[in-house]
Amino acid sequence: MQNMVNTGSFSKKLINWYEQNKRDLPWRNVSDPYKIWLSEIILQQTRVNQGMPYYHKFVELFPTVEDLAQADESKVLRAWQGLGYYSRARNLHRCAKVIVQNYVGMFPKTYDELVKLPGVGPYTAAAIASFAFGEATAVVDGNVFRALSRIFGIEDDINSGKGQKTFRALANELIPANKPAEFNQGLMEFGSIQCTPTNPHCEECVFQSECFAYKNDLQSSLPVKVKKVKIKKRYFNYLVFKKGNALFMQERQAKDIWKGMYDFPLIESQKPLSKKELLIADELKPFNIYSEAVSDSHEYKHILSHQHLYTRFFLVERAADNLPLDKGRFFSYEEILDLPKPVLISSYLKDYIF
DNA sequence: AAAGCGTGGGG
DNA sequence: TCCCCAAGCTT
Repeated sequence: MQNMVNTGSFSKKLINWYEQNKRDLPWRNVSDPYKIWLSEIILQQTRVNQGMPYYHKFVELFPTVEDLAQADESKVLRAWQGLGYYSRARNLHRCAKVIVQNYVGMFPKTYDELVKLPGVGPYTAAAIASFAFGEATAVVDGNVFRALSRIFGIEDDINSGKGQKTFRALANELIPANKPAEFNQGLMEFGSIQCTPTNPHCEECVFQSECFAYKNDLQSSLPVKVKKVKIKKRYFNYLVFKKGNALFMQERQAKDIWKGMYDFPLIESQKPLSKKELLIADELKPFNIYSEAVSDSHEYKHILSHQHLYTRFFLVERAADNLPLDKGRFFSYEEILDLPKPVLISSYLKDYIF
């Protein structure tokens, strides 16, 4: 495989392309491992434009790893609100505590140590080790899969363990010992803005002459990924108990979506329920709700990567003082603004409450 | 090892 | 509208 392109010339060509085409991003040209780590966690499965404002917000709210470690988890989640994959924020916070408590506030310098940290997997460990400490370990992310699979004609499934090993081995063959950071940044940047998923810019590509995909017109079928996410439909019926200017909210704790975020008491059903149908549901009996005190929202369709949530909110204005619920409490509107909430909940609040 | 975990943007 | 995706990690 490596015979198709000389490894030394590949990295030189790539780094040369990178120096001429790189974007000016705020987490480049910083040497603080904390900021590099922060940017890498934010950018997991996230576009640069979407992550950018969060990076600035986190640097401002938590200038050092100590500041982050000392914060309440809910404050961290609140800052992360809207970015999705909230386990990243919980692990970010856990990791900050580990760095402060076990590493006297200094990030470890090697891939092998970094990869043990919560929320830091093979990609992020390689990124920090190379960007912050100059270690020659190759990053392998979605951009790298795409660029290498096309140029070298690798048809392994990138979602399989075997495929990941193949790509990691190749990238580690190609990475030069003297400029590991530039190589890693360059390969990702190349995949991101040159060798794009659709309509790659092959006519002006420095690897055109040796690119397997270009020669065989296989850009659209590389990289190979087998997995298909099956979409699950779920029907959410939220009970929004209102007492003055306060709503009953609770933290999601189940092993499910939005763990750690706040929402309302939820009745999930197998089909969408009208107000009439909801009121006769068994789960509602303990609440002793009067029909005329309930107003229902329109149906929200909230799209997650793997679930479609068909959701209706039922505002209950005359809630009993003692709700038969073991978690949660009434929060004033002011408090609610500060709670970490899924986008769906924020949308409802904006549409019907605030 | 495969499934689960968000959100918003683009073709 | 629908599908694919975007600098992955955890269990």
